[in-house]
Order: sequence, then C-alpha cells, then structure tokens
Amino acid sequence: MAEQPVRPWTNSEIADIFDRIGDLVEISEKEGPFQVRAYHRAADNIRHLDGDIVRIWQEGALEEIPGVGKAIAKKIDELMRTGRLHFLEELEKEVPPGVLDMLQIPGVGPKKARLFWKSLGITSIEELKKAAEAGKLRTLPGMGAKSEAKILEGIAILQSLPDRIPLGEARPLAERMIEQLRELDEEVVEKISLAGSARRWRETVGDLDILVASTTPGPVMDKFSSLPEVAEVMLKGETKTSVRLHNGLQVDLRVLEPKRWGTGLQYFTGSKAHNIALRNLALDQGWSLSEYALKRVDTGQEKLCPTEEEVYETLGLPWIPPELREDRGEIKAAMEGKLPRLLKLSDLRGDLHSHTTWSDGSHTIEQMAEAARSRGFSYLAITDHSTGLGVVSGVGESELEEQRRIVDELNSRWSDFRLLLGVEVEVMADGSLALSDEVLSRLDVVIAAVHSGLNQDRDTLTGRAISALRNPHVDILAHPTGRLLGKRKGGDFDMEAIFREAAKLGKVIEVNSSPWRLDLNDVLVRRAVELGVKISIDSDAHKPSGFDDLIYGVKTARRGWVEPENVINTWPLDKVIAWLERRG
DNA sequence: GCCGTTTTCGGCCCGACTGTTTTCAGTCG
Repeated sequence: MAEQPVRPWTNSEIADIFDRIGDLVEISEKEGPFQVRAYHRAADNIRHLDGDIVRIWQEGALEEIPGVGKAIAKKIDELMRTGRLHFLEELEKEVPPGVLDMLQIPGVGPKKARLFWKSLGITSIEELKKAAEAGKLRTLPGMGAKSEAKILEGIAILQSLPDRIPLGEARPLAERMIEQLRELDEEVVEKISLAGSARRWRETVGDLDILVASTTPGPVMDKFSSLPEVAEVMLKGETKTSVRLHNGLQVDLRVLEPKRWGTGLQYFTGSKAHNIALRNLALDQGWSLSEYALKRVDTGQEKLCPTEEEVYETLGLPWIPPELREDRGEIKAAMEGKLPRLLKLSDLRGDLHSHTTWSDGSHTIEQMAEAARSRGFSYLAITDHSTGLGVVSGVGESELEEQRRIVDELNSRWSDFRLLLGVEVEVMADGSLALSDEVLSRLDVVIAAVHSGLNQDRDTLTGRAISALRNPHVDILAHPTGRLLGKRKGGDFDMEAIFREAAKLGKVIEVNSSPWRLDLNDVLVRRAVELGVKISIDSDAHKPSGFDDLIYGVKTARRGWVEPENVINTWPLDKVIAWLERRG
C-alpha cells in the first residue's frame, strides 16, 4: 500500500502554492529573478500535469516533472507528509497577506506591491485605494497622476471582474465579432482567426484573442473598437487593441503583417508553456523564434513564415493541432513522429445520450430522431432520466414500455437509421439503481448517472460509481464527476479507481459534450484512455440544437489525445449493437 | 531553483504597451 498524504492535495492546489511562493519571494526580495521564475515554472507544469501529483509523489517521481528539482520536490514532500510548508509560512510571516492581494489588481505586479508596502506602509487593497484617492501614490518614484488613476480603475475592475468563463459562452461572442470584422474589404482583412486558449478549446477562457493579417491596421482597429459588443476600449496601440465587452470579458485584437502570419498565429495561440518549449527547441537548432519570424542566432537572418505549418516544419516538426499545445509531451511526440491521429467530429456515427419530452427534454422522440438522422448519424439512443431524480419527472417501467412501442414504430420507417431505447438511470445515495434489473435488461443501452449527493465523502461517492458500473446491465457512466463549469465543482470521486474498474469490466465512460459539463475533462479522458477505458462522446441533447454541442466533446477528447478507436460511437451500428448485446 | 549529445557552472523566451522616463522599469501575455 502506497503511503497516503495527510490530505488529498490536488495538482492545482500545489500549483497555487508555488505561484504564491514565487510572488512572495519576489515581493520580499528573498531571492533573485531566476528563482522566482523557477517557482512559477514549476507551478505551471504541476497545474497542467497529466497525472495526479499525489500518485507521482507516491511513486517517488516528483523530480521527473519538468521544472521540479531537488528543492521543490522536497517542499512537495513536506506538504504531502505534514500538510504544511515551513518555507511558505516564513514568507507569509514576512509579507502581509493584503500585499499579496494587490497582485490581483490589473497593472499591479510584485514590484509595485512592494513599493506601496515599503514606502507607504500599505498592506491592503482598501488602504491602497485610500492612498490613491488622497494622491499619495503619485509621489512615489516611477509613479505619476496617470498611474495613480490606473490603479483606482484597476481596483474597480477587480471588484467587478468575472472569473474565467466557459468556452461555450465566450466562443459564440468571438465568432460574432469575427463575422463583423470579415465585412471589411479583403485587402484590409486578408486573414482572420481566433487565437489563444479559445483556439486551443480550453474549457474556460480568461480573455479572447483575435488575429488579423493586414497591411493597413488602422481601419481594422477602428472597426473592432466600435463593435456593438464593446463596452470600453482599454488600450489602443500600433498593432494591438484591447477592449472589454459588456459582460466583462476582455478581447485583444492583434494585427499582423500577412507574411508573418504563421509565426504570429503560432505565438498568440500558445499555450505559453508550449511556446517556451518550442522556443527552446528553436534555440537548440540556432533559431530565435518570435511572433515576427524565425531568426538565425548567428547571422541574424530572418526566415518569414506565412503559415503555421512552415514554423513547425522549419524546426523539423509536423504541424501540431492547437488542442495539443499545452506542453504535455506533444513536442516530443511530434519529434518522434508519434502525434496521435486525433478524433474528428466527422468520425462520430451516432450519439448514445439524449433526452425528450418524456423527461426534461423539449422535443419528442420523433423530432430528436429526425434531427439526428438529418445530421447524417446512423443511430441515436433515447435515454431519458429515470424516476428517482427529484427535480425531473422521469420514466419508470410503464413509460419505458410506451417508449418502446414508439421507438419500434419509428424504426420501421428507416433503413438508414436506428433508434436505440435506453435510460439515464439514477444512481441512488446508497449506490443502488432507481430501476430494477428486470426493467434495465429490456433496454438497448443503460447509462448510469450520479446527480445527487455529490458532496458525499470520497469513499462513498467512489463506491456508488463503482457499484453502478458493476451492475451487469449498465453500459456507460455519464458525466462522471458531476461538475458544472463556473457553478459547481465535481464530486470528490477517486477517478483513478473508477477508470480501473471500468477497464476491468469493459464498461464505457462518457465525455459529456455540454459546454457547461465537459465531463470527463481533457486531463481525465487522457488518463482513462491510457488505462484502456473506452469512451463515449455524447451530446446529452435536450433539444435538436443540443447536437451542436458535440464539437465541444470532440475538442475536449482531442485535448486528451483521444483517437477514433478509443470512442465507441465512432463504430458502425452493427458493432455498437453487438457490443451492447454482449451483456446478459 | 532548474538544467545540460558542447556544460555539474553559468546560463535562464521574447516583445508590446504604458507611464515615467531623456533611455528605462514594470506588467502582461
């Protein structure tokens, strides 16, 4: 039995601690700039780690994490064993907590925070606001009336700032803005693309980046600044304009020379970690890589790249899809010719999770079936909620019999499409299912889902999921963590144990495509597939347009390096039916 | 503090924008 930590640290908790240390070290001037960077680099890598930091610690493999050496590994070990970190506590004694809070203010970094603290004794955002209002900040070196006003503005923004918002909310806004910029002449807007985390299909975004290739930036910037979505123009330079939308979201527009489009798009797509790794690879080969060009370090000669493909090709790499650019091994895989053959939306031949008016959907079985069929799907599973979920009136034995008659009747109409009858059966608080085995055995497909009691402890929750998987009639575990982006953290399931059980039993785990779920997420789905678990990418559609969400599930799976053969609904109907019928 | 088919010591990604500066520091991505 591996040694247990005193508390189940998550990757992002550990990452936050090292970011905090980096900030504290910089504010206190305890160590130099390279140490500061080392802490933040380690934090970044831990945050985006593939595996669970606790497991890596148990395996004694901390120092295999890039950016983690002896000193940081020792600190993580202390956190695991004692739940505390002496080094951090010493730093926190030295720097008042309110000084650290100031870093959240846009435009205030560690240097300014230290300046306010040391020269004026300011130790909270509230005090900083008062000092700014009293005109005291402008007397400090490097400060003036303007920067003082900026601080006040920054505090106001901070107090009204939204967190990262779900991609499903941001992306439609971005697409609408891009559409409007396209209305400009082709000579003005030669190319336009979304960049940043939205192009990489991260599940949430902190801001949006839009890139335009143009030789005349002026008109593009002007149009952008005056779009109806824009609430405020924050800054406007030669090549960059930043605005804030009415919902608080920041959007940056950058204009690039068309002949430098490739390096620019590559650079602004990120991630930051991917770019740093790529630049280091470039340096190894004698190139300096920037958003403008690849430049020979020795001769200073520039190589311009009008396409992203040319950037990667110059470095001896195939083009890397944006979804993979997280510095999670994609550069090494590209060098070795081992990039995954990623799943595509067009690989999906059907959908195994959908709702109708029989539970909380808004359309009939027939309407949902016709919508799926008109999208070119060859099958759709109708899986309304079972009874047992308090907030939704669900289907029981008699309703399922009635649904069966409807499904049979509809199936007699088509030769190119098949409806499957299933259910999304509630996993009760004790791990039992809301419908009897006898009822479940008559269905084509059974999805089990935990909707309630998500705040139960880890063992209880994990036990519920595992006993559901062990029911011989259950085929798929739906939205396994139960999270809702921006609203609810998922339950504290031991996903590793659940994946191992699913792999052993040959059960399927869902990637739910609803942009507010994306559950499994990218990191978890990658781990599941690594362990040999089969995946189902489902829309969970409650209306015909719900099938549009499948792109979010596919992109999430791509971020998790998923290939088509890992996904059962890429299979043709015969194979899916054979697989479903293998159970008793 | 981390890291190494040139290195266990001596480096550490690159540039825009802003506000304060006559040449640069801080912040941000």
